[in-house]
Amino acid sequence: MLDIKFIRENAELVQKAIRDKRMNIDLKALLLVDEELRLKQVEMEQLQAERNQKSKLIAQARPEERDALKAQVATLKPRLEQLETEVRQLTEQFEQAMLLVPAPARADVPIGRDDSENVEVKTWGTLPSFDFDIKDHMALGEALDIIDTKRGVKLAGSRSYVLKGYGAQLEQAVLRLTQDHLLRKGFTQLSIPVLVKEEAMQGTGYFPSGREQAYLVERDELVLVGTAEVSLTSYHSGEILKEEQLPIRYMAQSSCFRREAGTYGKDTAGLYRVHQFQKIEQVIISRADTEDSDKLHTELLTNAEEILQALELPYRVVYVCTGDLGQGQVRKHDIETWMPSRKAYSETHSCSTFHDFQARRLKLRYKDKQGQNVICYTLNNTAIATPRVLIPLLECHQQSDGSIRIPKALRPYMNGLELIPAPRSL
RNA sequence: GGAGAGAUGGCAGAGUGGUCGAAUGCACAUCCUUGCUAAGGAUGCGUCUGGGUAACUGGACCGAGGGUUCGAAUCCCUCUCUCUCCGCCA
Repeated sequence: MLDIKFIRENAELVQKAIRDKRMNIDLKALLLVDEELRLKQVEMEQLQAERNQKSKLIAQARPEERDALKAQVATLKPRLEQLETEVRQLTEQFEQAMLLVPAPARADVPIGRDDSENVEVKTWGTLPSFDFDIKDHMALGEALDIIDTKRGVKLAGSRSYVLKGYGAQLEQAVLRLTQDHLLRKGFTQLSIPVLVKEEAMQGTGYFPSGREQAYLVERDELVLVGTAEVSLTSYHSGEILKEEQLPIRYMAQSSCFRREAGTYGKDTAGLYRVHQFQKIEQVIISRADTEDSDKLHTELLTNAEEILQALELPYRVVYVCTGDLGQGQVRKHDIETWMPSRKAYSETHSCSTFHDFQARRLKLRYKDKQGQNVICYTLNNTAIATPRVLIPLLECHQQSDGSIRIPKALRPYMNGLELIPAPRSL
């Protein structure tokens, strides 16, 4: 959420953000509501002041004078009640509209329609070349009996899967490597709820606009998170932190749930787009300082890159254009890892800077050295998401006989295993 | 699932219709005093928000929402959460 004062003073900039992010929001209507609300509020408060003042007189008055005074105050009531109702309605309208206003992107973010206009800023590693016909991760997974989508679908419907044997071990290995990496970097690990209140979804910016993407547990008014970011960023909501505490680095592993509404027919095969997956997320809560925030953004990005490097997976980093930016995101870098079967780099990580957009919604603040309460800045990035990362891992490290080489860094987490052995049938 | 108790400022804890944004203690901040392993004193110290260059000043907030009243932390209704005991389950 933006500061209404900022919106009033920078209406053109916000209008541009709406355009650049390809959103459909009536900013003028919001500003009109804001203006009317303030007018009514002033009138209401003046009446309240009068009432409060006169009510105090009643308390001091002699008993025989009281009735006359009461009658006098009572005349204020109809107008006051009317105003209170109007203010309540306008406030609700105002708040709903405010939740939809996007944060303007940083000035250097490329303007663009969608992910096709993201700008490559870096590549790492050499693309693997094979002197045999490669298999995709599904063919490999089936042959090795480590990915079972058939029974996954039987159990849980489309976009479901089961990892089995070495497949499940590989997933755990990747997660544990990542966990250790972040712990070494000074992150505090949290084990968090994945079933959360709507407030947390709204606070992090996933609601109301992304509601269709979430699984709702309606009977209990809870929501399954699509990422641990929701719980981590909301963890200190409503609190006033001390400036010395910042920045706070948190990480958590969680199951993530996404309905993938609107993606019917897209990436249906394989492990790329699934309803439930595991992810380790990094979140940083920082001071309201753009320079700090930029440094931390780089830090988050670097952590993720180091993990991919340990996994010996070629990747590139793209600077995400305005049209592919989320409502609250000020800037975002995606890391796309090379997926041989797709003959393309595909998104595996997403590193976002929010400035105070989430923190304002979450009432997440700190007291600065002057004793002022300041809204924090927040950032986050994927550290690893599986099973998606298993796609490049299996495909890039496949051998001609159908076996899979385990990258060195992963072997300690696979009980020293160097190779997922080729299936006997080959 | 059953029975009961409760929710007040960073914490503890008073307040049951008016002068209460809220006693008191602790914590914290600044200053003073004293000097030795710590004490004493003074002042300040919640959040959001409107107006004003400022001094200052209006409004709201005592778990949340609604109601009664000239006036609500205090009375009434609904909800949420916490704690204790019993039951059930992991």
